[in-house]
Amino acid sequence: MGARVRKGVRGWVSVIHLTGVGVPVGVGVPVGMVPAMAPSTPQRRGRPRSAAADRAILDATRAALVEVGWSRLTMSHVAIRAGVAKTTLYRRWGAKSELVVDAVAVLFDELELPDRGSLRADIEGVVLSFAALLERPETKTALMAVIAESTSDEALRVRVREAIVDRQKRLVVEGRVRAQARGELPPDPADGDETRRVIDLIFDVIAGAVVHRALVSDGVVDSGWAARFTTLLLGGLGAA
Amino acid sequence: MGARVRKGVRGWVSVIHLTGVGVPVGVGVPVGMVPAMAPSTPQRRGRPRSAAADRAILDATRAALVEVGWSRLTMSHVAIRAGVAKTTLYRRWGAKSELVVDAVAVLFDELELPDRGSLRADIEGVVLSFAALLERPETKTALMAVIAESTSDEALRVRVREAIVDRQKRLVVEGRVRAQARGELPPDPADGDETRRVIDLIFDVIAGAVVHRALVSDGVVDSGWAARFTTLLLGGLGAA
DNA sequence: GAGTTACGCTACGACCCGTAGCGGAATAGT
DNA sequence: ACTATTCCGCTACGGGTCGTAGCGTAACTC
Repeated sequence: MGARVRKGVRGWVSVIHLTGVGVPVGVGVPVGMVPAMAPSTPQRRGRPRSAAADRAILDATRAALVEVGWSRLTMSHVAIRAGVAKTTLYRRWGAKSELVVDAVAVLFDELELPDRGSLRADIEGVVLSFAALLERPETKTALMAVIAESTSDEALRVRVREAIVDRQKRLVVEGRVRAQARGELPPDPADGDETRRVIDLIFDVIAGAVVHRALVSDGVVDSGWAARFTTLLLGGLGAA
Repeated sequence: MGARVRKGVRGWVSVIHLTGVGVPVGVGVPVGMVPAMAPSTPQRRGRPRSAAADRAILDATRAALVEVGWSRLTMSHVAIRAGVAKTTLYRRWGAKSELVVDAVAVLFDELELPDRGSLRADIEGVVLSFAALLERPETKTALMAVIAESTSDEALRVRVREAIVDRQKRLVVEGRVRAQARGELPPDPADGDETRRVIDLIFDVIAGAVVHRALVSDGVVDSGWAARFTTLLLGGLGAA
C-alpha cells in the first residue's frame, strides 16, 4: 500500500488538555494547565497520546460548531478537520456531547470578576461578560445542546456540572465576600449549609436570567438590561 | 415485485399508538386543530389533511421523547410509532426541531396562575408549577434541544418564541396586575415601553432561574427553594 | 363525474455511525 | 539494541437515518 508520508506532529504549541472521563483515560504529556482532574499519571508503558491531537480536535470542534451548529456537527467532520483519524477521536470521546463539553468548557474559565468598587458594578460587569461569552456561536449552541443531552444521560450531566457549571460559582463566592467586606451584604449565617444554598441560589438567578434573556427570549443583553437586572436583584421587585 | 401485498388500511394504523395524553386516536374521528399553525384554512380544494394524523404524530413525538430522548429521536421512528408514512411527516414538518416545538408547545399552555392571595404565594406557586412541568422528560429534553437548534436557525427561533416563550409572559402580566391591585407593587410607569421591559425582565429572571436550577445545576426545585427564591426576588440580595 | 390534494408504500443515493483489523510509530523497561 | 506496550493513520464494513421521488389510491370540492 502506498505509505503516505505523514508529517507527524505539527509544530503546534499544545497547551490545553482535558482528560477524558470515559473508559480509557490515557494521558499524554500534560504540558499546560490541567484543571481539576489531573491525577498524577505514572506514565504508562506504551506510546503516549498526542497532546497535539487533543488540541487539534478541540479546536476543530469549536470551529465546526461555529460553522455548522450542533445538529450538523459530526464526528467524521471533526476528525477530518483536525487532521486525525476517526478512530483516534473515538478512543478519547465516546460521543459527540462529551467531546463538545470538553471543547467549550475551557471558554467558560475565561470569566473573571475584577473589583469594580461596588456590588452593583461587579454584578453589571459579570453579567455583561457572561453575555459576551454567550454571544459566541460555539458557546451558545454548545451549552444548550449539551444540557439537552444531559437530561437523558446521567454521566454527561455530571460531566457538565463538573466541567462547566460548578466552576463558575467561584464568581459568586468572590463577589459575595467582596461585598461583605464593603458592608454591602450581611455576613454569612452560622449555618454553612445555608450559605451554600444562598450561593447556589444567587448563581442560578444570575446565570439563569442571562441565559434565558440571551438564548430563550432572544433579546440583547446590553448595559441597559444589565443595569435594570442589577437594580431588581439588589432591591427586589418593588425597586424595578 | 411480486404480488403486491396491500394491507388493509385500518389494520395497524392506530394500533401502536400509546398513552400520549390519554386520548384515543380513532381513525376517522376529527380532532381539534394543531395549535399555532395555519390559522383559518380556507378549505382548500382537494383531500384535506388528516387531523387524526396530526394528533397521532404529535402524541408519538412526545412519547418517543420520553423513551429515547432527543438525540435518538428520529423521524422514521416517529412515523412508525404514529402509524403514518414518513412522507406524510415531512409534508408537515421539515425538520425534527420544528416537529418537537409543536409537540411540546401545548404542554406549556397548561401553566396557570390561580390567585393565591399574595404576590409571594403567587410567585411560589408558579415557580413550583413551572418546575413540575420541567420535570416531565418530554419537556426538559425538548426545550433545551430546540433552543440549542434555534441558536443557528432564525426561523426556528421565531417559531420557539411565538409558540412557547412569549405565550407565558401572560403569567407575569397577570400576577403583576394582581399585585398592583393589592398594593404590593407600584403602578405602571407612564412609559409603556418601560413597562414592557420590566415585564420581560421579570419573566427572564423567574423562568431563567427555574430552568437553570432544574436543568443546568441539576438541583431540585422544591417548596424550600421556591420560598428562598421568592424572598430574594421580593426583597433583593440583602434579604437572602 | 372532473379536478385536486393527501395518503400509504416502496425505493433510492447519500451520508454518518461505531468498530475491526492492519502496518507502523513512539515510548518504557530490560 | 531488543522487546513489550500503547497509540497512530488508514481502510473497510454492516447498519442505520436522511430527505426525496414516484406510484396507485383515497377523500374531498366544484
